[in-house]
Order: sequence, then structure tokens, then C-alpha cells
Amino acid sequence: MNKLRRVDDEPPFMTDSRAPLAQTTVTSLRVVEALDEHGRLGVTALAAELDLAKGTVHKHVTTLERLGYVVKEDREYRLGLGFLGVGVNSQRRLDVYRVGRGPTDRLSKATDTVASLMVAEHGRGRYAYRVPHGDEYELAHHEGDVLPLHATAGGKAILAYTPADRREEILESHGLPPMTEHTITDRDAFREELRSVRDTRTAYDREELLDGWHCVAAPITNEEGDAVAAVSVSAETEFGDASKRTQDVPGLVISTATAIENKLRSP
Amino acid sequence: MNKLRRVDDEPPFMTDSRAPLAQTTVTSLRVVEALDEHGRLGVTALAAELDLAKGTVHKHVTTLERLGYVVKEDREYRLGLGFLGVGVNSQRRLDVYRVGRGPTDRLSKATDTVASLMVAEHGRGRYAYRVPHGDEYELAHHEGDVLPLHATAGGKAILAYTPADRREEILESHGLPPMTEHTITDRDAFREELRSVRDTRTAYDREELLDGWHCVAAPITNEEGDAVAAVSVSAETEFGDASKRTQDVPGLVISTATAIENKLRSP
DNA sequence: GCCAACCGTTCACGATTCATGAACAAGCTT
DNA sequence: AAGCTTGTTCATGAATCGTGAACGGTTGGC
Repeated sequence: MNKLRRVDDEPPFMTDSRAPLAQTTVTSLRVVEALDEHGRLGVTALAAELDLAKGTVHKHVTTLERLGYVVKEDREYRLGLGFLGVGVNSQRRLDVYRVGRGPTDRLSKATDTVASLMVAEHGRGRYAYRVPHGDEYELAHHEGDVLPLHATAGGKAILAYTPADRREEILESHGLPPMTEHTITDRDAFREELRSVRDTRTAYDREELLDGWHCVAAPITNEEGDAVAAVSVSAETEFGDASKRTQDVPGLVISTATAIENKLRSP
Repeated sequence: MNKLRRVDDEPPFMTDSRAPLAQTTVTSLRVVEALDEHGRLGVTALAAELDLAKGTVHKHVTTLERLGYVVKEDREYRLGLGFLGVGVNSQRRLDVYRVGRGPTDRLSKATDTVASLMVAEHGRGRYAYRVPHGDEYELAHHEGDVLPLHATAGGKAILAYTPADRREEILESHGLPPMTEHTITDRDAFREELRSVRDTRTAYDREELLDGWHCVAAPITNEEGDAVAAVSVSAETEFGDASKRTQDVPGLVISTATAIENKLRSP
């Protein structure tokens, strides 16, 4: 459901820094992520999944339960809504979310598509806000989900307006893994793509993340011109083609980004 | 922002069970909750807040950062959107959320108010879904927030349709702490209130949680007649009074609850 | 522009407690 | 009712967690 980067993968952005981690916390969060991925699990299944002793898993899971983050149902454990509370709070604290929500809602209505706000964390993209289009409840990605920057319109918009050294650092550590057959995987082709993003202040995703889905994005920058986020719209239609319905969409995306920028820079 | 129950409080629902907890995890989550509450904090401030050594806090905070849940900005740490991703997943997995979202949206539109879905966890209420009314972005409570069952319409609806032994257990462990001057704090008066909820299958909150806010709720029950959740609407108007706009609201809430029940009981 | 205070970070050590595997008890299935 | 499987408990050895002090970098004040 959310497989791109998990605790048990080697975090690629920190090959150095051999400062010892809090191992118990790592294990507890591995439990959380296993429950996040599988829904409801018993102690035995969790222990098998995480390659731990049953007793160990039991201790972690009861700890999380006592803290209110896990709920025991029958003889299984599942995540409660505790992390949702924490997550919503961190979301609401984001400036881009607070001031960008209104403009993004309006963008969604005006273009009749799914509109999103994306931010970068640890060299990866995360949706800070998504407006589901109409009653289309079941999107492939949701608020808080992680996505690779190089395969999304929002991610490209952010990378294009990120200082070169940091940008290269990200490319170096995350690479350009293919998501679909349209994903740009060549380093130089991608750098060229970013250059064209800077030309028009507009980034496109042509089924590079998800087959059948197209996106347009524009960066939201700070006073220094560096991206702090990106607005985008997604649809199962190509943008910028001849059809009149999608012709002015890029322009609306850009003006939404500008509107958010202005709101961000005035208290 | 979310003060009702935190890790450092004594969890009231588990006075027994002296099974030893994973202490390191407890500390890490205390760090998370401190960041959740205060936004951005440095190591020193966190250490003071939690009464820990700076070195200890540093280890926890860097662990959480390496796992992708915390972001370092300047010389401070804040929560990233990682927990939002986990939280949204647990939300989307809830049956009540999946099938109740549509009906709740329609209820909000039909009544022109804020509509919510509440579930019970550990004897406390949590919002599983909230439809912000129009552009009224700034509500006092949000999805994932914890609320006392006895001071909310949804909570009363749930308690009224909870098996008596479990209900008494909850009352025993959580008590009836006053939230406003209208909160029912007398044990017998509250039992009487629940009885009247059962009479009409409708629960009211008359400024018992938040001054100026009224709510009506109806329980969502399973085949055994026990509550699994509650639907409610909230407004700054009294319900059931003479004004025509709010007169039929309780009826709409009940029919929404019934609609969700029916959807829940058919695959 | 320098100094001092403060901050985040590191480290070695002693004490805590964490993970283990096996034994126990409680359910569900047959 | 037997027999499997599950969640839970427990003692023990080993890992590591928390501490306080020291380090180096940044900042703000004089």
C-alpha cells in the first residue's frame, strides 16, 4: 500500500553517520508498519513477518496498545486512529497546507480534476493535501503517501527549483527507478527534463508514475526561488493537447502556485 | 491541541496487567507527542520538556529522523508527514469509514452542517471522519482526535448501545470529567441520559463539550445491536427547536445511520 | 569583531531492560 | 473431548539504553 520506503529498507540518504539508533524504537515502528501494510495481524503472523520471537512482538504490540496506538480485536492487533491524530496535526501545521488548501480546492473545481499539494522530505515526495475529484473516492495515492520525486510532476517541479548540489545529492541517493515504462530513467535525459521544467515553470508527468494517469505541476517557491512545495492536477487525460477542456489547465496550475506563494510570503 | 490523553498520563483503562512495557518505545512516542504538541523543538527544549538527558533525546530524535518520521530543519526537529501516511491508511481500512463516507457527505450537504463519524477506542471517542462544513476550515476537532465519550453526542450514542458491563467499565475508568459547565458529571444523571438516548435512538450534546456547539448523533450498530460507531452533525444552533431549518435534522441523522448499517451488513 | 553563552552532537560507562526460547494457558476446530 | 494453534508469561544472558560530561559550531550581545 505504501511500499516505496520502509524501515527495514536501508535508508539511502544516510550511508554515513554511524550514530547508533534506538533499536527498540526501530522494532516498534517495524511492527507499526507491518500492521499498516497488512491491516490486522496476530502475534504469530507478525513474528513471522518480522523475523522476531513471539514474546518480543507481544511486548511491542502491548506497549503500543497501552499507549493508545494499537487496538486489540479478538486475538489480533490492528492500528487504531492514534497516528491519524498525530498525522493530521503535523499536516495542519504545514504552512503550505494551511494557506494552500483553499487555492487547491478552487483549482480542483475549476479544472474538474484531482488537485494535490506535494512537499519533499528526505529526498522523497509526500502528498500534503489531495482533493478527491467529485465522488471519486478511490485514488491510488493519498495524503501522507510517499512517492519518488523523479516520477511525478510535483516532484519534478520541486527538483527543478532545488539548489543544484542538493538536487544531485538526491539523484545520487535515490536514483531513477522505473515506475512504469514511461518513467525517465536516464540521468542526462532527466536533467534535460528539469531544464525544460525551468523554461516554462511547468512540469509534466506522462504516465511516468501510474499507467493511464497524466499530471501537470508548478513549483511553489520561497523568496530565494527554491521550491518548498508543488501544486499539481492529475487526470486520465493528456494535458496540453488539442482538447479545449485541458488546454488552459497548465495556466491555472501556475496561477494557483503563484497565489499560494503570495499568501505564503505575507503573514 | 490534543490534550485529553497522552503517553505521560497514566492510562486509566489498565490499572492491572503489570506486564513490562518497551520503555524505549514509550520514550520515543513521548518525543513524538511532544513534537506533535509543540510543533518544532530543539534537543534542549525537548529534553527539558520530557525531563531527559540531551543525549537521550538526540538519539530518539535522530532515530525517528532516519526512519522518515521526523524532519530536521535548521537546528530544530519537527514531525514529517510519515504518520499522516500511516494514519490515513488505518482510517481507510476502517469499514465504517469506507462505507460511511458517502452517506456522511450527503448528510452534511442536506443539513448544511459539519457531519462526523466517531468510533470508540480504549473507552474514548475518536473522529474517524469529518466533513468540514463549506469553507469552514477551522474546526476545533479533527479526524483522529480523541474526545471523551460522555461529553459528545456520538459518544453517548455509542455508550447507550454498548453492553452494560463494558459501559460501566468505561464509566469507572474514565469518569465524567467536566468539559464545559453543561457537561453531565453526575453518574446517575448520565445513566438516565443514556436511557433517553435508547428511547429515541438519538443522542444530543447541548454545549457539553464545547461552548456554543450543539450536536445530534445516532448509533451505528451491528447485528447484535451493539454500537460500532456513530454519525453526528454539529452546529452552532440548537437542534430540535422551533426553527424549521433544524427540525428534521435528527431524522436525517438517524436515516444516515441506518443507511450505513445496511451497507455494513451486506458485503 | 570578538567573546561568551548556547546549542546540537558525541562518547564511555554502568545499569537497565530488551530479545530469546521454552513453557503455559486459553481458544477454536474437529 | 482431544489436539492443534494461538496469545501470554517468564528467567536468563546479552545487548543497548540513558546518563553526564566534554566537544565543536553557531549565534547573539557587547
